[in-house]
Formats: sequence, C-alpha cells, structure tokens
Amino acid sequence: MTKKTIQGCCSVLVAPVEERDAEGLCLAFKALSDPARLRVLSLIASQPTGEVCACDLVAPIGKSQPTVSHHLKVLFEAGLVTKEKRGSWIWYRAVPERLAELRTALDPSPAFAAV
Amino acid sequence: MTKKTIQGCCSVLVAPVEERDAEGLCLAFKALSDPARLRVLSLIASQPTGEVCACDLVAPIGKSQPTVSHHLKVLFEAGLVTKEKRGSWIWYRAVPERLAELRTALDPSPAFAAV
DNA sequence: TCGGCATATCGATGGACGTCGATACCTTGC
DNA sequence: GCAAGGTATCGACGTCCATCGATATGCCGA
Repeated sequence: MTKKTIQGCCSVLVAPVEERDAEGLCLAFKALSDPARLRVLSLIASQPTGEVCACDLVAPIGKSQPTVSHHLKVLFEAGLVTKEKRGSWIWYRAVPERLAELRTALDPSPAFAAV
Repeated sequence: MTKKTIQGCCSVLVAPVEERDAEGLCLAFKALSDPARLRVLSLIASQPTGEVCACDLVAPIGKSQPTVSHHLKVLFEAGLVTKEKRGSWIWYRAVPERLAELRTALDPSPAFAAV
C-alpha cells in the first residue's frame, strides 16, 4: 500500500546549503512581507534621482514617523536599502544587487535548486 | 532651513495603484518569509518531475505533519503552488508564472515603479 | 466493513511583529 | 548657547503567526 510500490516514490533532493541560505533569504522576504514596507521600497526605488529623504516618506505612507523609521530600519538590515546622512537629513537608496539576488532565488530554472 | 531651499526637495512620486497591489504582493512575500516555507517551496520546485507528494516533505523539513500541512496551505493560498489529489496522496507543484510575477515586481527597471 | 495510512482541521500556547506616543539625540540657523 | 526640526529609540499594546498534540476526514486494501 505504500506509495513507493505504486508510484515509485520521488527521492526528495535536500540541498545541504538550504537551511543556512533559507535564513538569509527569509530576512529579505520578511522585509517585503509588509504592505507599508513594500510601498516604502517602491517609493525609494522609483525615484528618478534614485534616492529619497526619509522625511518625504512619512506623508505618502500614511503612518507615523516612528513607524516609518522602523520600517526603514528593517529594510536597511535586510540589505535592501542604504542610507547616507547629509546634514540633518538621511537619504535612502535601493540596492539593485540585493534585489537581483532575490530575483535569482525565485528563478525556477536550475538556480532555484540551490536555494 | 527647510530642505527644499537647500537640496531642491524630491517630489516623491506615489503610484496610485500602489496600495492595492501591495496587498497582493505581500501575500506572496509573506508566504516566503518563513524559512520552513521557503525550503518547502524549494523542495517542490527542485524536483526533476516537477511535483512532490506531501508525505515526502515532512521528513526533510523536520517539522510535524500538521505544521507542514499548514505551510503548504499558505503557499497554496499565495498562488505559489498547486495541488492535485491522486489516490490517497496529494501532489504539489510550483507555479512558475507566479514566481515570474514576483521577479518582475523586484525589477528595479521601470516596471518596479508600477508596483 | 474494517483497519491503516495520508492529509487537513482544531485548540492552545509562546513568541514575533506593526503601530503609536513620548522622548532622546543630533544638526542647523539665529 | 538656544530654539527648531529631522531621525532614532523606548515602552506598551493588540494582533498575528508558527508550532504542536489531538482529532477528524477521506482513501485504499484486505
């Protein structure tokens, strides 16, 4: 009655790197798993100049300043944005390389097997 | 002292579609925001046959059967996998189109502005 | 029809997370 | 030095979530 005798059970291939890498990827995906944060990143990445001052994010997002600051911190710690202090203001930029990493991880072609 | 007089303040472009689409994308990213779930998806997608029986996922993931079942449900509801019942077993497959959607959303080229 | 296996659901629990007001820190202009 | 504004941190609160054991449902073979 076992499936093996009927279907020829699949030998689930467990990639050994999996467990460690999954943690790192999850940190990034977790950063994208909140609507407000996704919009923050979108606002930053869609700028013609490539950068946004933190103070200009509060109004469009519609959350309090501490909340936006918190989300920016999460994005920063996930490696999705960089910040640069200029005067009183802090400018945020998206990190294309990190985004490319995530896209690669979501590629169903052979590369995904290595996730 | 305002930034506008010094830097020429950025006019943060708010995409109107943003809020609605962010919710849909977040559902998928949230599904990927757990290490166990990421590994489940990886195991499914990396199969040569393209499909995996649910029963073969419990052992590699190292979580209880109800937990794995829960994770599969989340992935299914996020549109990342499909399931097909054959006899007593349920076979899961990845959904390449949905993965492609996410890759597109993470593209820093113009497309990302529409997220 | 019955026993066994695969899968899903339920209920409970401990921990993580989003949110905000209050507040502290730092920089700038006066 | 002082006042004002931008930003981060803190503490608290309510909610969501991952996890598991127990249990229900469904399918198959005997």
